[in-house]
Amino acid sequence: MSLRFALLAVLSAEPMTGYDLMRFFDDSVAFIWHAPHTNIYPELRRMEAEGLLEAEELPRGQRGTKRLYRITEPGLEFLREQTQRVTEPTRERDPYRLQAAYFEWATPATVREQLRVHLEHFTRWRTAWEEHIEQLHAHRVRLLRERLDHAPEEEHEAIVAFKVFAYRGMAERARMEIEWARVGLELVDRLEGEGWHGSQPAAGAEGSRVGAGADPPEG
Amino acid sequence: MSLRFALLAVLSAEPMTGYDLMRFFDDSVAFIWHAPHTNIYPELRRMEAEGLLEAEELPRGQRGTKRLYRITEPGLEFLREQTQRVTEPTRERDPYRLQAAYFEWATPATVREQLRVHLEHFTRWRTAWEEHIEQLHAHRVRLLRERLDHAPEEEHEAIVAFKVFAYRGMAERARMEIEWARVGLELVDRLEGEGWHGSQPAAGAEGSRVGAGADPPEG
DNA sequence: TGTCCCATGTAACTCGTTACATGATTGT
DNA sequence: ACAATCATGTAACGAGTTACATGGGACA
Repeated sequence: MSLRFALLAVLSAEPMTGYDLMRFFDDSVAFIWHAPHTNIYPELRRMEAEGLLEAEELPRGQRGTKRLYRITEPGLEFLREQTQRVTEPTRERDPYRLQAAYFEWATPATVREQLRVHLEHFTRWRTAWEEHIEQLHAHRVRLLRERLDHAPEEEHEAIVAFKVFAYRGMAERARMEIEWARVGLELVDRLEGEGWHGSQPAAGAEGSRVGAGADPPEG
Repeated sequence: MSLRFALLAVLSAEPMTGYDLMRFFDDSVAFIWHAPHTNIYPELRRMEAEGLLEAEELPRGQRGTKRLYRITEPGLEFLREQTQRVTEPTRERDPYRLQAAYFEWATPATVREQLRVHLEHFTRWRTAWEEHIEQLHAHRVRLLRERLDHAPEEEHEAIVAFKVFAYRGMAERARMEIEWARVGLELVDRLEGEGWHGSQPAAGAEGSRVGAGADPPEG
């Protein structure tokens, strides 16, 4: 339901074509919810069939066409209903930590490289999220202005504040990931200094390190 | 691949039945990777078919049977290969922040309830993860001891350290989520004090608050 | 006899990823 | 002519959720 929610949320500010939405979700601007176009186009069709959207076929040049999607009253109803529903957090399923729990099977070089990639990824995104927060405060986000124009004055503060709150969460998450990766890099340095040599078979019996694994999602 | 990795990682310490694994991943002990039994049993069969596992059919009482799964050399190879592969972090897709970005459509009561649930969830799990870290340090985790027994002495420190590192990440993530929810609760208090009244229709034109949405995954 | 735990599955569905594909328009 | 960008899809697969289903063993 999240893609559906995200699409309707965008369209509630302004009608758009599938392509416009694709650039929102598929490109670098997918700040909170990424989705590829192959996901978006079919979902738009489904929502249209269910009456949450209506489409207007527009000409492009001589032969081309494009479809401009507009949210409907049932679509708005869906949005309100969805926002009003309290959902349980989902059970943990964390691929980064899962991999890290078994890092002793990798070489120090691989572990460093993985952590470096992690660090870079979240460093880049942290900047993006923090810049976006600035943009929100300054009302320099087009869709935000669009919304504010249609909302009563006394709601403006809440509208901006919740968006800032959400992006603040993204930025904090990034901060945590960056710190985690740094600790990991220090750990590798320390372990290597103390003689850990990664996946070099150094085991006793078979020579192929059967039991040299790690503890799993265990309690 | 993550479920496969997680299952093989557990089985690399000790042979287990599907039921044993289910309790690992389906129950409260699923600390890093949750999976229901309906996911686990078919995956075990597939891995067996692919030669990553071998199963031993054991009797249970008069008529019952159970299958004890044991990792094979190709299974170990898969684990090593997987750990040795550096993977790009995936693009963001954060349902909590997505919902929060549009909290102005909900009533203050709903927002509070959602944040309270969030807070409680991560408070509970944070405790679990931190307790698990203690258990790891004290070598009071059965599967960890199993592993250490089969690993050369000089790897023991790394094995424990990476597990602690992973669970520390889980705990830090929880800390961040708790803090985020607290900030959110304060925000609701403040906004309500200043006259935000949630989804009460207070709009100008149609009376059904068409444009009173929020900014999306935008750049 | 009943209840709880052990033990194992199938089926339908939703959600998301990757690969494959096509064609028009705009500007150089 | 060519490249970049606009614009839209299908198909196959992989991953995860929910519902449905079955039966044995241990113990009171």
